[in-house]
Amino acid sequence: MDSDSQSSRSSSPELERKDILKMKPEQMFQKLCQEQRMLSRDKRSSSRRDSQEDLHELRLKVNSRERQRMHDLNQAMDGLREVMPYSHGPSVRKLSKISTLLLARNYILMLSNSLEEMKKLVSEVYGAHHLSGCASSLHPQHVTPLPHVLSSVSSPDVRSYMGLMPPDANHNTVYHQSSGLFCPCAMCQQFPHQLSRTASALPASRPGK
DNA sequence: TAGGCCATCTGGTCCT
DNA sequence: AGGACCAGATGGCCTA
Repeated sequence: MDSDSQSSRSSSPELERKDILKMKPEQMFQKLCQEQRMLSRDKRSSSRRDSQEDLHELRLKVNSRERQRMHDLNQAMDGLREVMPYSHGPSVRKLSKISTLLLARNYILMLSNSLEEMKKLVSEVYGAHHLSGCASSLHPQHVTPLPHVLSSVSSPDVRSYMGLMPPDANHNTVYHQSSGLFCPCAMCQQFPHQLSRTASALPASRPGK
C-alpha cells in the first residue's frame, strides 16, 4: 500500500461510492450531471484546476509524511519488542502494540523492584554474611502487576511471563525457573548455577579494591 | 462470522 | 507557513 494515489483504504472515495449506490436513479442522474458541470467548469478554469492539483499534491505529501511517521513509530515499537523478555520463536505471535507497552511498563517496574531487592540482599550479605534463598523470594508475583494490565493481556506468553500461568513447554522463556516460577533478579539470570555456591562461599569481608 | 489488530487517510490543533 | 502530533473513520486481514 505504498502508492499514495491508489490506496484502497482511502475513506472519502469509499463514502462517495456508497452514497451513489444508495441513490435513486434520478438522483444519480442529477449527481452525474452536476459532476459533469463541475468538470467542464474545471476545464474552463485552469487556475482553479491548478489550485486543486496543488491541494491534491499537498494532501499526498501530508499523507506520505504521516505514513512515514507511523512507520517510524512502528520501528520503535519493534525495537521495544526486541528487548522485551518474551519468546521470540517463529511460532510465537508478535505482541500487539498495547501488549508491548503494558508489558514494557510492567517489566520496568519489575526490574526496579528487583534492583531494590538486590540492594537489600547485598546489604544483608555484607552485613550478616547471609544470603537468603533468592529464587524463592523474588518472582514476578512480588511485582504486583496491575489488574488492568493483566486483564488486558491475552497472549499466553505474556501471561506466563507475568507469572499468571506456567510457561508452555514449547516456549523457551528467557527466565530461569525455580519451582515453576520465574526469578527475574539479575543474579539468577546471569549465573543461576553459581547462586548456591556463592551463598556459602561469600567472603566475610568486602572484596578488596 | 464476530472481534481484535492494524495501516492508511484525513482534518484539526499545536508548535517552531 | 509548514511540519509534527493526534484522534476518528474506514476497510483489510487473521484467528477463535
